[in-house]
Amino acid sequence: MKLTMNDIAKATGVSQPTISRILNGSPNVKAEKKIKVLEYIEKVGYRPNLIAKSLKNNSSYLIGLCISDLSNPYFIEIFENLEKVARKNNYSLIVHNSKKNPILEWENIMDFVDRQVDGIVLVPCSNFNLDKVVNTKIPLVILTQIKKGIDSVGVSHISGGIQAAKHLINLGHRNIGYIGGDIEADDKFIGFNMELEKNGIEFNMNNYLCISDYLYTIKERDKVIHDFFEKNIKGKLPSAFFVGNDVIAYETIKILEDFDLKVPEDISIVGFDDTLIAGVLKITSIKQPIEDLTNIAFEILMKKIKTEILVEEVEHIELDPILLKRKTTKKIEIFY
Amino acid sequence: MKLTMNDIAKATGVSQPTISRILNGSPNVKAEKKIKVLEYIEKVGYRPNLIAKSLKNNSSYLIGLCISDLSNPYFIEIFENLEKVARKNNYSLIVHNSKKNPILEWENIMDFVDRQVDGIVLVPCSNFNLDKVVNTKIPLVILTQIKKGIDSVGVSHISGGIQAAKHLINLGHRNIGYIGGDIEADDKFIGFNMELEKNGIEFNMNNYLCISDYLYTIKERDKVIHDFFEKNIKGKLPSAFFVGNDVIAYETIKILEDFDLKVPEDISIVGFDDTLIAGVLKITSIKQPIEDLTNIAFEILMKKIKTEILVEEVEHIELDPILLKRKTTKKIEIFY
DNA sequence: ATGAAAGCGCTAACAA
DNA sequence: TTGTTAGCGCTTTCAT
Repeated sequence: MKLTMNDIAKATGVSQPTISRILNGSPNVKAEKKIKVLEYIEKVGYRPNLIAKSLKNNSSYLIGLCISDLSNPYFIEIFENLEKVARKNNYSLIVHNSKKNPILEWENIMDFVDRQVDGIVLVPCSNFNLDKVVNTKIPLVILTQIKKGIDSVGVSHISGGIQAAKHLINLGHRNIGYIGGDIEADDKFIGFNMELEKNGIEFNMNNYLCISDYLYTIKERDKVIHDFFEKNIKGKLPSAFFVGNDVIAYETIKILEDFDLKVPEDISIVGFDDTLIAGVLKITSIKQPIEDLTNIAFEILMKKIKTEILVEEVEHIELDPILLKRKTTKKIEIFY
Repeated sequence: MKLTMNDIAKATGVSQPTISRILNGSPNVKAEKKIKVLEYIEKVGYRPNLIAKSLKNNSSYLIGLCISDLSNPYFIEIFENLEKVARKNNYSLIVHNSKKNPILEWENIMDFVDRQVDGIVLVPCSNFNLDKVVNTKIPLVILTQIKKGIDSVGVSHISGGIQAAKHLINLGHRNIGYIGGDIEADDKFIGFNMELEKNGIEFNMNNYLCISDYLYTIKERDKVIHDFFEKNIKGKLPSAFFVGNDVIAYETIKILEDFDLKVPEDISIVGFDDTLIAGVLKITSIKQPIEDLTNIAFEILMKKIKTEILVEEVEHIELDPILLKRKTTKKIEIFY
């Protein structure tokens, strides 16, 4: 059977609490005993039961991580970094996948509650469950999106949009399209359009393609993008596009090839997220500083876990993304 | 503070074990009491403490998943499927990343031990820790690789190699190169070469590029691939390549472009793994049946967890992969 | 410096 | 059908 502190105590002729003291580095243990016990523990390979420890200490050393979309490599990188910093701090991650499904998401959060996780990280969170999660009173951080009244760490999409526009304008582009989320709500577009206006350029709504998150499969997206260009190919196609994320940016590039349009020779493309795919495919993209993002999120979480008294002050950290110039954008001559 | 069974007991005037009975669906509870208690629990939102339950039951309802390479989308899909089937069975996953580093891997496994996980899934496992993991006596399954003496679920790389060769030979290719792991140890190559020989084709070692797993960064790999083609471009380049995984397949395609070689017009490429990237990039690839793989792995794990007596019989499940014809392979005319 | 005793929140054996 | 009691493996008083 599995060894317990009691077994070690009996075998070494010491009381069980003393074993606990030794393992937890209490200063009040005779060195001689300590050495003897530690040697024995080493020899038999005893390992303390973290479940029992958790119960007693009222702390599971577990962080619940709920990811809304595993096919987004950007979220995987977040997971990777979070796991790293968590481990460094003796925490482990219970990871769930919500598939952007609020019901599933809530089940995941309930699992976190049941398992007494010390903190929760949501990447990101649907608005349906926001209030309910806060109500669990478990230290919580939302990652990649800023949510009112909740500690959140994200990236300024407005700044990203501005940088994309600036870059393309600097390269001489004046007629620039946008492929991404709902224009009204999408900060990427808002920043992008702000910069356009600042330069006296009016955005042409014909050059906007709305790719909603609900268009899930690659096939569906391909069709929508294809139809968009088919419709617009006869008119005056923009010389550049700002695309809401790298995957769709790639799909766009591929579909443009079907129309014998080359990137960047004929059309420039700026992506968003700078996931691995952008690196591999050499797509000019807006990079989210993932490591900073996760480190800060973890820091906030730790602060909340460690502080007995609940701090009411909400942290909203918004980092600036960085434009990475690669091979899908190109200077153009302006023909007046 | 957090509610406990005791609180519920006091509030409803029932003994605490009866609350436990009700929650665990014991038949011996008066319906009236049951309803009253359940209503109260619903009202106050009480949730049983899984940590306490775990301690008492000697079962954490936790599976430890250790992934060796998170940048491999194929492994992410495994995680996704495993999480799904685990949740369906009331298990959650503690996920760690070993980065193919045996020391890190062992730390991860120790964390699983400390946390009393009910089972461990390794995707896959370095040979360094294999014996030690088995020694923990925790139910264990290795995924994506068959290991001697240990329950493992994987795919027949030999069959994959055969299928790749068959497909290319059927398309008329006779001079076929191989880019992948060490030829001596790589079943993909062995199957591939078997099929070649069966068709009277001798593999030309000049057309072999060894991309070891240790060549980690994209940049390093790019250089090696580039040099390979630079060296071989003058000679008689094969009309097709079988490439050990999709990511490297893509990189190869990209680098061939640098030499003005088009896929599949000039050179056909068959990848391996059929990860998302192959789908997006329309690479002909050997698909691993991920869902079957994970389901079977979980089943084996459950069987081992449920069976009190340790079954000595080792399961080695090897599924056949499936060739998916896409856009990177093409029939060629044979010039005699 | 160390042991005895209590208790974290549950489940299970036993009695009633 | 239900309550009493004990105990899972730890940590933490409280004595000594």
